Amino acid sequence: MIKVILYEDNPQLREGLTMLLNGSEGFKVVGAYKNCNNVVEEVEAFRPDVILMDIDMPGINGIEGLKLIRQRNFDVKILMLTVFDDNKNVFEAIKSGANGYILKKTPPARLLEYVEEAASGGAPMSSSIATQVLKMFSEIHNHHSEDYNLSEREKQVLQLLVNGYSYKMIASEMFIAIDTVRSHIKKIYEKLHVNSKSEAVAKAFKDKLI
Amino acid sequence: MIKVILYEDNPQLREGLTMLLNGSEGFKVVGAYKNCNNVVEEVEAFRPDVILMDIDMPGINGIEGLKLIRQRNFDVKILMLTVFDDNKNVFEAIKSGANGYILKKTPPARLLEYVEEAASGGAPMSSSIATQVLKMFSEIHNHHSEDYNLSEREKQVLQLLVNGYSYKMIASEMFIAIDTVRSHIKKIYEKLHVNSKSEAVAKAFKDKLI
DNA sequence: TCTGCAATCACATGTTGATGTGAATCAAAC
DNA sequence: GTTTGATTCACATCAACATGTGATTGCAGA
Repeated sequence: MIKVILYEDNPQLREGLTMLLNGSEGFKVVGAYKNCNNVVEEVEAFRPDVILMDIDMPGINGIEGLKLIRQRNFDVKILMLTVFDDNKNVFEAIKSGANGYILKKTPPARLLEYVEEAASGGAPMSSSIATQVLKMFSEIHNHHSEDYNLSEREKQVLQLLVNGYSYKMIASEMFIAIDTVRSHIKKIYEKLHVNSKSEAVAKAFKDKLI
Repeated sequence: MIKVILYEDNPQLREGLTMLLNGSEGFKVVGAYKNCNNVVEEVEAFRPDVILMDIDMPGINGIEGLKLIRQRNFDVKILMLTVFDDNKNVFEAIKSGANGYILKKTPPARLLEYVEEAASGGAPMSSSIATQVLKMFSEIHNHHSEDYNLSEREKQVLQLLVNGYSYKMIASEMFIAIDTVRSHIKKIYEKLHVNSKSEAVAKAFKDKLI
C-alpha cells in the first residue's frame, strides 16, 4: 500500500486525484492540502511514501515545500506536478531533490504508474520534461567547445597557474628556467586572448579547460 | 511509420528487436548492424527516424557511433541501449546528445512506447537511469558549501577580480581609492586563506562564490 | 556607552608579473 | 629541404601586486 499526500490548491483537481488514488488498488491518500504552510508537521505525522506536489500554490509554494521537506531528511519520494514544463522551475526542483516531475495533463493510468515508479525508487518524468533535463545537462557539459590549441606544455603551465603557483614555483616544478615559463605564459595569453594571470585562470574555469 | 535502424552486436537480440518492430503497427526496421563501423553512411542512406544503439559493441562502440552521428547534424533520435545503468556511460551518452537511455531488459511493449516517445521528441529513460541523471544533476548544483563570510563590498571586489580587473580599474569602477581596494583584497585573502589574485579567482570558481 | 567591524584612505617597500626583443634546438609538415 | 611551430633560455624595463603599519568614520550589538 503506497501512502500518498497531495498538495494542490485547486479543489477539483485535489478531489479528483484523491478519488483516483483511493479508488485504485494499492494506493491510499493520507492527506490532501491546498498549500504547504504546515508541510513539515503533516509529513511528520503521516509519513507518506510519495508526495504529489503542485508547484504553483498560494502561501508556501511547491518548490519551497520541497526544500522544507528535504531539509528534514524525510525519506519520502516527491513528485512535482505542474501545468507547464517551465524551465526555471524544473531546474530548481531537480537540484532541490525532487524525485520526478510530471505534467498535470498526464492521463490517470499513467499517473498511477508514475506514483508507483517513484515509490520504488524511480524518477518518473513526463517526456517533455525529460527532454529539457537532458538538454540542460548537455548544455552544461558541452561548454568546452574551444580548446584554443594549447600545446601540452602550455596546458601544464596553465594548470599550475590555476593551482595558484607563481612563475618561480612553476619553473622549479617543471624543471625549466623562469624565462621559459614567461614564454609559455605569453603564448597562453595570446591563445586565450587575455592579458593577465587571473583572466587566464578565470577563462580556464569558464571554458572548462581544466 | 517510424523508420528505425538497430545497432546491436548480439545476433539474437538484433533479430528479436527487428521482428518485434517489424511485427508492430507503425514501425519499420530499415537496417540492423552489428557495429557502427559504417554508421555515417548507413544513416545517410536510410535516413531513419530513430536509432536503437547498443553501447557495448566490438569495433566502433555505441558512444563513438553516437558522436559520429551528432557531428554530422543528422536529424535522428538516438536511443541508447545498455545492460547496466553504468554511471560513466550514461553521463557520456547524455552529454554527447543521446535522446534517451534504456535498459535492454525493458519489456517489449514498453520499448515500443519508448521508440514512439523518442520519435515525437520525448526523452525516454528507464527509471533507474532517470534517477541517476537527477542525482548527477543535483550533485553538480549543490556544491556551494561555504561562503567565507565575505562582506558585500568584498564580494563586489572579488567579482571584479574574477572579471579580470586590475586594482586601478576596480578603484575607478567602485569610486574608491586604490588603497581601499588593497584593503578589501587583503581581507578577502585572509578570509579565503589564499595569498594571490589568481588563487582567489580560482577559489571563487571552485566554490561557486561567483 | 563602549566595542567590534566594515569601509574608507595613506605611505612605504619589496616581490611578482607583463612585455619586448632576440635566439637556439628539434621534430613534423609541406 | 625549407618552413612552421613547440620548447627552451636570456636580458631589460615598467606596471601591477602583496604586505605592513597606521588612521578615520559610522553603524550595530553587548
